[in-house]
Amino acid sequence: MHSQNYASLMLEQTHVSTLLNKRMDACLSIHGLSFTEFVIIHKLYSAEGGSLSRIGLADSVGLTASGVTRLLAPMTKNNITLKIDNPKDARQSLVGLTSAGNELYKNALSSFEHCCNAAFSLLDEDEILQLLKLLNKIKC
Amino acid sequence: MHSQNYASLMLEQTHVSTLLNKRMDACLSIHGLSFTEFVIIHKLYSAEGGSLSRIGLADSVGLTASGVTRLLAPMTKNNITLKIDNPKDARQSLVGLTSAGNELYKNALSSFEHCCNAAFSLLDEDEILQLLKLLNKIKC
DNA sequence: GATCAATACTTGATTAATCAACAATTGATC
DNA sequence: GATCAATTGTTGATTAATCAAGTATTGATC
Repeated sequence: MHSQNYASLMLEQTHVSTLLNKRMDACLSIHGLSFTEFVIIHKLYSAEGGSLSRIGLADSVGLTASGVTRLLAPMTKNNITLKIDNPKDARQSLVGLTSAGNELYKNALSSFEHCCNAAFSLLDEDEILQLLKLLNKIKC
Repeated sequence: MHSQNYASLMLEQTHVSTLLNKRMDACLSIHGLSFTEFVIIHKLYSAEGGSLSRIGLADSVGLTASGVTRLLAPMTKNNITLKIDNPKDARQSLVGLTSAGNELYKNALSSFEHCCNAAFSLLDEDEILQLLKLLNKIKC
């Protein structure tokens, strides 16, 4: 009976998400980062101990292991991320930020926050919290 | 001061969106459609007069003209969409659904609605409306 | 201690989308 | 009516991601 609403919600959601993604890509491009790359370094920066396994990273970002491998290759070459072998398990290697990566993150974060502020400027603080709560509820 | 909230909202939003997209793709795959293709035929079905220009379609879906060309090529070959020359403007051609496309849409819509219901099942009707309102506000 | 399933990746092939450059057509201006 | 900018596409080259298959390593079982 309310299928209509659920469906339009989904369509609306994708539309908004597409727009937001483009805005974020545009805003982060001055740092030479795509939005996905920013999310990667954000997760690394915020991680307990400053590093994550590639699988852990993939899960937390919503990519496949393969996607992570491909994204990290150029970032590691550019000295933003680094690979740390795990002595207890030779299969696994941890990924962390270099100090250049840390710097980059802090600069990019500032742009990112400005961009988010602009993107959500029409929502007041109450609405932001509402939206956060609703999004979290969907994930469960 | 509230930058933090805006930024986490953005990150949360992407995460949810990624998850939802995958669910939709999975649910529509039994009809041989990707979520994007479904959105295309949805827009065509809902369009005034049952047809749209390629540019109009691109805008409404959030793709580029090029993306639309590439998506429609196989769909037209598979007799789902069709191309209607515009006698008043030879640059433009309109895109519409074939009757097979109409059938496909109706079937796929049913799956789509089920999938949306499931995806948003943890939200009550009030929350759905709230969320719709908030998303619309972001787009402005 | 050998075997075997499971885990953590990496790599080749493919797909979906982009952008930049192009072609065709239109409509406004001189 | 010629010219020229703007509009509507299409196409070749590239990018970001996927999946399926392969490799290396681990840990459990016999």
